[in-house]
Amino acid sequence: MEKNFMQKYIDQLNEAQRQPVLKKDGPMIIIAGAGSGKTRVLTIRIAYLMAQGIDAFNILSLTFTNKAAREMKHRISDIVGASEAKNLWMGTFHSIFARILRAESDHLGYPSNFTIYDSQDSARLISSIIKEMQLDRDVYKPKQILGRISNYKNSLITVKAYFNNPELVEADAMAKRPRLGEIYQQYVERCFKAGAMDFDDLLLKTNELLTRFPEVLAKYQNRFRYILVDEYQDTNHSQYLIVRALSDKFQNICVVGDDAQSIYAFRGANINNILNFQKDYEGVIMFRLEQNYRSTRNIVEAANTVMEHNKTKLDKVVWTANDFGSKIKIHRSLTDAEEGRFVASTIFEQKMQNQLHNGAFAILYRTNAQSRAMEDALRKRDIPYRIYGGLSFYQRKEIKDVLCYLRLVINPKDEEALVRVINYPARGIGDTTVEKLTIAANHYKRSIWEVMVNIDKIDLKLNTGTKNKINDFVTMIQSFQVIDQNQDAFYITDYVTKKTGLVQELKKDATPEGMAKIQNIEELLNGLKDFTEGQKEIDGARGALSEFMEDVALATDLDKDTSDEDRVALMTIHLAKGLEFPHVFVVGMEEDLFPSAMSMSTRSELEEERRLFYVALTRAEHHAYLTYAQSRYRWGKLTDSEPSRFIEEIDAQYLEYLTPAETNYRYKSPIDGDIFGDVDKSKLRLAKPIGSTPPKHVTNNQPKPDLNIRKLKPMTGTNPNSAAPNLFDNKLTIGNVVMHERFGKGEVVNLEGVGADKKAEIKFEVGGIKKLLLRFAKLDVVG
DNA sequence: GGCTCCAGAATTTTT
DNA sequence: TTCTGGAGCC
Repeated sequence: MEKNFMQKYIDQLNEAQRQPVLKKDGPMIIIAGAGSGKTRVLTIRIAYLMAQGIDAFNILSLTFTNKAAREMKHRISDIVGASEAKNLWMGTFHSIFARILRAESDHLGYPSNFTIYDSQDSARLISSIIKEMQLDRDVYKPKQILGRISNYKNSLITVKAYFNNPELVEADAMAKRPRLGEIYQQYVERCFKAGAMDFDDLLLKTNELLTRFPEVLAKYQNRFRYILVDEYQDTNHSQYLIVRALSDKFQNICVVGDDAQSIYAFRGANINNILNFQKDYEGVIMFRLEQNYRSTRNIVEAANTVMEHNKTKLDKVVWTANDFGSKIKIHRSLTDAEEGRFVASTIFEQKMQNQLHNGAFAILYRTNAQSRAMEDALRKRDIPYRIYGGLSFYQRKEIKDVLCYLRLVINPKDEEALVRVINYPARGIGDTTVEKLTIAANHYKRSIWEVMVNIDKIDLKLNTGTKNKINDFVTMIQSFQVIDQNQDAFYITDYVTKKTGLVQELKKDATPEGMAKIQNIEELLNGLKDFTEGQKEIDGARGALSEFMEDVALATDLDKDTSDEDRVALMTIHLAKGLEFPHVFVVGMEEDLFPSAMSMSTRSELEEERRLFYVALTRAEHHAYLTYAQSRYRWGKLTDSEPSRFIEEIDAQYLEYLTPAETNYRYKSPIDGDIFGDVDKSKLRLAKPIGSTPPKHVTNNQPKPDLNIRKLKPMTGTNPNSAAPNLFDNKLTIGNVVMHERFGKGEVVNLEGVGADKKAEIKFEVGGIKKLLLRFAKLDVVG
């Protein structure tokens, strides 16, 4: 391969993109704005490294999703050829280091075939530990506990470190969870005993491996002479340390990221990793990619105005030479169902008018629960769609059941897999027996499997029938293991689904859902067939089950190849990061939903929500729609909602209001109230046609809400802002009788302040005089 | 031990 | 609205 060969690719780059490609050695950071062609820079940079004689084997490239890795590898293959590209180490942190951990597992006392617990497994294990410790599930909520443990692990706080840190212990005690440390300890022990690592362990144990064994560190430092990290803004502390350690010797580290797209702080991503990169290495060169090739000028500039509301950010001006394009369209509807209908019919019309395909559209939302209304509407219009994320294919019950049998074949100590399938399909080993086995296992500090194998030698007060059933189960799994020695992944899986009775069990269920489950299992088998055949073409692989099981836990729906399908994409904004679509709908643009009520108690949380909105907006190439509903079903109940503050944070010149002016009610009308049986509230709340002008939060003649005040908004009470503007307008006067949700009836005795700071002193019948900020207080005038 | 029914919770985001 | 876990009955 000649260097000149690369020239045509390098010529395709603009000056800003070319510089980081041509810089071969040393630490460097590329700040890449949305749509600025960073993937292109990364791929060409890697290809160019190889063209300069760097062995693919010495290049490590870490991406955020497996899909991104695969696509990049593809593109590099196209440049340098598949045989050159195949030795590249390219993948997510989790998958790359899982691979390394398998190779080095003996250092840490793990089997090389360790299981990777997904979050479902982890949560179930935590849950059973809490139960065994007889703790109150309302205080020790499994998911919350898991979240804390995850945070500890990502900060490299091991159980030992936890107990050595009085502050942490005390903090949990203060939070009324004094036994959190014990749960943590139990959890870690049980995982280890089961030969299992959870997601966070993959990073934590890698750190342990690299710190405790200098020779291992040296080995990988020498191997990975060139390291590239994509989406660096989303790395957590644990990942940061791995990258630091590995790049320490050669310092050929290239990180790419965009602080404006940092959206994973909630799971430990540390934005400071990117902000402080220049302090971490000597002689860092910084490159900026600021020209956006993706979106229209209108979208790029609108997104910029959103980001101006954030304090924490790097200086960067994203610009584009593209056409202005059309304005961002805002649509308001009465309910979430109507919102769905609007989206579906707009897609329908656009397709007709402009000969577009389904794949040109994406519907993005804040929470997975929002997909339902969209699905219903799309189905009614016969528009094919595909939902990404949510419950992934591999997490569906019927698939997970099959996988758990397979996990047992690979690693029978895997406790979560064992308890899941030991009695499914029912074979007479019930809860009582499992409980006895668990107690014995904990007592002997062994796995349940080991207890079962030795069931005839231990007296567990089990009757002979039960013992036989246990022996049958053990024999069955062992027979699978024998077959696995000689057969490929497809064969053994097919065999397992039949022998265990799983398929027969599902066939009992003739409902459409039951049929769908069988189809899913068939889909799994088809996938395995492809996998097995693909593997057999690789040197040294025989398509064995263990090869397949290596990283199924890390596979997500995004990884599935769906290039042959033409469907509208539905996904959360988080999942959409890195993707682009010609037409994007961001739905549910409502306060408490987006920004989420869970994420606006601090400035930094709110700023992360805002970055998330920035990500959403910048996915769009040509058209962006922002829609919101005035009421929506949440938890099965109809809830009122307010337009998201993010809409008004976009400079109004970039927006176009679609909703007809004469029905432009900012608040729910009494008629709606009747429909929804919500008469009381709606009668008290003033229905107010805005008239032919756009809603006032757009015209900018109102004082801009002060975020510092607004972020203090109490979490309780609905629509804290809704009554306030009305009260300003209607000049709430002294002597008015008002209703407050919590304090009840009261009389206004004094007023002070203006605009957003306007306060009312109210004498309540119960509770006395209180001074309330009108923008917060949910007050209804009753007299 | 296994099955059915009912009450109560759940919804923030993911490798 | 949908899912889960527990209670109670067979």
